[in-house]
Amino acid sequence: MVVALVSTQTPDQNGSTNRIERTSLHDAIVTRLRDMIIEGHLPPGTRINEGQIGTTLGVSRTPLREAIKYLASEGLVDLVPSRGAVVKTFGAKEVRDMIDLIRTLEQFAAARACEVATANDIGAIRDLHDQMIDCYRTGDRLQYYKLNQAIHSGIVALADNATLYDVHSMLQTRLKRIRFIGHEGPEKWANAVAEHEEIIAALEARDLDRLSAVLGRHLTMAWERVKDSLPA
Amino acid sequence: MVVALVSTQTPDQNGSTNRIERTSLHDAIVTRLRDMIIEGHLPPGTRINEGQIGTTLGVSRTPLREAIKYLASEGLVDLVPSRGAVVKTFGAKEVRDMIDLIRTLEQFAAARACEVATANDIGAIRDLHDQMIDCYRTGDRLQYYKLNQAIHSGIVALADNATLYDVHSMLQTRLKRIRFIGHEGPEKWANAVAEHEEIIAALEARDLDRLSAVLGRHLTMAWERVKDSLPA
DNA sequence: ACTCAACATACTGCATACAGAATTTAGGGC
DNA sequence: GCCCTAAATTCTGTATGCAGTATGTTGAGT
Repeated sequence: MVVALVSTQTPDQNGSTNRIERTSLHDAIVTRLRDMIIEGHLPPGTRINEGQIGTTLGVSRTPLREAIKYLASEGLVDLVPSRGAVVKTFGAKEVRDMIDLIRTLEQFAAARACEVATANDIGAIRDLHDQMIDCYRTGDRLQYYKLNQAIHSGIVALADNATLYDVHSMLQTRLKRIRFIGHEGPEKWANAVAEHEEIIAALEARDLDRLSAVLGRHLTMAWERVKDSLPA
Repeated sequence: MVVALVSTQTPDQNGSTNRIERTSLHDAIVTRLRDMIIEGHLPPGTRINEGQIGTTLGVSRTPLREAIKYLASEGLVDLVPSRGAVVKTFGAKEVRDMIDLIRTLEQFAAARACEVATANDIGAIRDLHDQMIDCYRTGDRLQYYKLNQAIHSGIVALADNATLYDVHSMLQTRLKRIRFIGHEGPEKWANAVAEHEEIIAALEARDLDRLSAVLGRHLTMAWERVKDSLPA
């Protein structure tokens, strides 16, 4: 089986390779805006000023507004009638709820993955894990973080359920902003790495019970790491 | 606890009751378009002609396009560069995957509901159920169908997890179109009613194992009912 | 009759323009 | 000095217009 690591929102996963790179402006704006929110350039509660953002991005308000509507459906901004869009604020309970949901999704994905994943698929995850360990050793936090997410996404992708993958990605995206805050200290980081080691081992053994348990623990720890740095 | 039956996308659930009904055009168009897709007026694979739809709805292309982007993020349409939006086609596997995911979500919701729901909350579900039974007796299929959905949404709402509720609603919406197709015969209908009876009983007893099992069976049956009327 | 090319048409993508609501600011009364 | 009111400004919501791309059609060539 070939794992589809791309979301259904980027549909030409196997399009002819010589296709002209036709980056639609829509996607570009959506990505930029999302990044601005995730990276905190647009803090929670901020009203999005279409004129200002539009000029900084160098586009007119029309495609910008379309992108905002897209992000509204994604749950990153709220649409307030006659007052535009405001960056959504996540309180402690909402973050906790999202993590609970992610746990459910990952455990479901793990169950399917243990059934349908090929040795190759699992090997690919192992590769990501090994790279991540390297980053841990060298202290490259950013790259570590990205590989970390890729591994979780990869496990979900193993379940071969596109909708599951999309929903999981959406939730992961919403939490990116939060996780940026949670600067864990070295001891917690070491714990996280140990958990990841166990995740990979359980996956390679296709030991669903162990995999499910450690995934659950891993997400509980993620909650512990961020919960104190949250507003309400 | 007060069950929030509204999605976060309609934020003023407890706003002052004398608030002017300010139906934003955006929401109106989104709802209309969604209904047109669900009810089959825009069959899967159809290209959405902005000019035509715009004139029929009596609005200009600008807010219409914004609504289309919103639905694209919801997963009801695909965005094809330079060719606009096409109504998404769901094959058999995708529908099956979605039902698998809904099962996972409902079982998770059930677990939380058994913990946190009040007797009142459960009583409200029971009321919906009784109404639904009436519709079954009188043969009112449409109302039966609506109450059926309301019960499932209600159980998810009991879990008191807004994100969970939103995701579940989104998936339920995507499948509405499919379920319209699946005209079950009287014997299957009777089975579905019996399952619902058991769901309510298990919920009132807060018997998670039984509730989880019957919810799972219920969704498997839902799949059996629709699977033969699907394209690929 | 079929194929391919050039043209005509239709539609999307984006920018601009205008109307109305919301917010800010200035001014007057207490 | 503070608060309330009213003008002014800013910003959103919607329509329209224009350019570029895709699609459909016609006609010539084989």
